[in-house]
Amino acid sequence: MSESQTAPVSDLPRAWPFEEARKLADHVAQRDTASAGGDARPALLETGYGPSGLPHIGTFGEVARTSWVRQAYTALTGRPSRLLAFSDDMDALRKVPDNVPQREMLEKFIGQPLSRVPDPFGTHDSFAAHNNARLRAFLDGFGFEYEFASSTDYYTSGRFDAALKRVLEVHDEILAVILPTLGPDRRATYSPVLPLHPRTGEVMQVKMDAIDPVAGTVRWTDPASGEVFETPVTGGHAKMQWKADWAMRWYALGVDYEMSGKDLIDSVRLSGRICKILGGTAPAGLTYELFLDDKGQKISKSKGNGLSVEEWLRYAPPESLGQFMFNQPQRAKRLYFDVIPKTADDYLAHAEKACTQQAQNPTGAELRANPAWFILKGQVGPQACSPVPFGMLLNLASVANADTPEVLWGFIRRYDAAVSPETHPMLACLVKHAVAYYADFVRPAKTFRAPTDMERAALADLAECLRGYEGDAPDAAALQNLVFEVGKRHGFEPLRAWFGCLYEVLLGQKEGPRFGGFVALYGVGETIALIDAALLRDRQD
RNA sequence: GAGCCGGUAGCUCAGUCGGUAGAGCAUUCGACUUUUAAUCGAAUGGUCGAGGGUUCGAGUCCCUCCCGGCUCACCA
Repeated sequence: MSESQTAPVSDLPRAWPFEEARKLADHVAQRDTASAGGDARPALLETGYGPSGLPHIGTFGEVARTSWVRQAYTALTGRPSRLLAFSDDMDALRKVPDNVPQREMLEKFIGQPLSRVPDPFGTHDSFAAHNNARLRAFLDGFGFEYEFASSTDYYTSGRFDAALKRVLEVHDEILAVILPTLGPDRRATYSPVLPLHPRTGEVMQVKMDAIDPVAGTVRWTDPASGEVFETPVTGGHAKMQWKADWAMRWYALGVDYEMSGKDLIDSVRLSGRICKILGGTAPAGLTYELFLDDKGQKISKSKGNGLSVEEWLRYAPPESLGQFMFNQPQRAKRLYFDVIPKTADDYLAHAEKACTQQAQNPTGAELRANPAWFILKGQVGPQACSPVPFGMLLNLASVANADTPEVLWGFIRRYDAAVSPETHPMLACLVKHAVAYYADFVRPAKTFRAPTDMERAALADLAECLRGYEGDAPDAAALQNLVFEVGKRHGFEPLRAWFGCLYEVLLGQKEGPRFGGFVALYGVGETIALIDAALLRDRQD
């Protein structure tokens, strides 16, 4: 019944999400046939999130990639599926993050479940609720389709109760699997079940004195007081420790697919074994590589190296970030500012091609192997394309010293009068980003030469002439003549040296646009300010 | 110690079912021009880390090795 036996391999689009969708389809088929009465639940894909911090670029990557597997699964099988974004908000607060207010208040709640820690921002019922809301807003901003799940809700509502009792039944087997992987000191206190302290609410990391699978309780001793407690594992009175928690969740919910970073390879293996002990089947999944910063170091939230989602989106549209995540998930990639332009143009090339492929065969393998088909969630079309590549816009911004989108648009219109922000929304978006990228990365790297005495006099003269010009409607040809006249008047020989001076002193580059046209678009007053600043800057040196 | 990934042009990288090695940038030359420029054309540049195997044919598949990077082994 497996699709892999019926569908010819050559029809499978050659894109990694389809390879993954195949694995997922096989997994679903297997659990359906393995179950006595059949198991026709929708395919369940899960992504995990730890709400001790804010969502970051890795969170985006995992949800985006999982969504693409889901999209491929739908295209491949036509069968229903769900994507569960699971927040482990019952996890204990281990240390106070350094980017939040009220840190001394939070200090008192170390060891408490995140869902019981007050919100330091004061906007939600708990710290976890705050971060969960941030996660949802973040995911919604990208238009992801998902169901949100709170670990605390699942535990307290009893949705995990049956699975938790099952854990007690096979408790010793689970221990036997986990203990050999731990160091001797950790082994002494390890328990897969973590009861919550009935009075303090703290997540207790102590050895269990006794397990009662029939009553569904554990007995343990409070190391602080010596007091002995008998705690039910059900109803949110206890939670599971990390790897066992993952396994229990896979088992309880019947997760069919979950991807994870390569740092979790051992955890996936171990959780899979525990899941099997419980009587379930570990989900299918993909191990992705981690991102590196500009120096090839692993990106971590605490170090703050690499690049945040916000930073990327300042310099390029979200589709380009999707393109980055789509490319070779199993390969380590540098995630830094300088990859943005190339990635953006990669996306644009794919989006362009997708339009053609859509027209030729809207359900063909070629279109479905196109990254843009995934990134655009199947909504391929000219609105997602741009007639001008991003790299060209950056060049243009640099040449024209474009510090506002309007300047850039002036040049673009001269290039093609039919193009406007209204007719080409993607281009409008790219223009804004190109200006930002230029301002932050290109312009600071420019070197502005100091003018010679002769040039200084000519520049002052030009500024004076422009002041006289102010008020009139800017005319490129008249301004060009004016610039030309000033150059001749000051005896530049050849005259091209005068223009070279303008570019090197005012724009910090060897070449530039036709200067009259530049002044008309850039603004007469703005150009005067540019000259004044250059003369002043030189005087201070 | 265990595991993952990589090594292709000066740089960053792509290379689909095994079929004459590609792109961008950089460099050089040319076209366009009141001076310059978004652009276009061309040239230069490779022992595909090394060795062996399979094959009519290997950057691509298999094995061994070398080099580099990362991850895990405390927590999640």
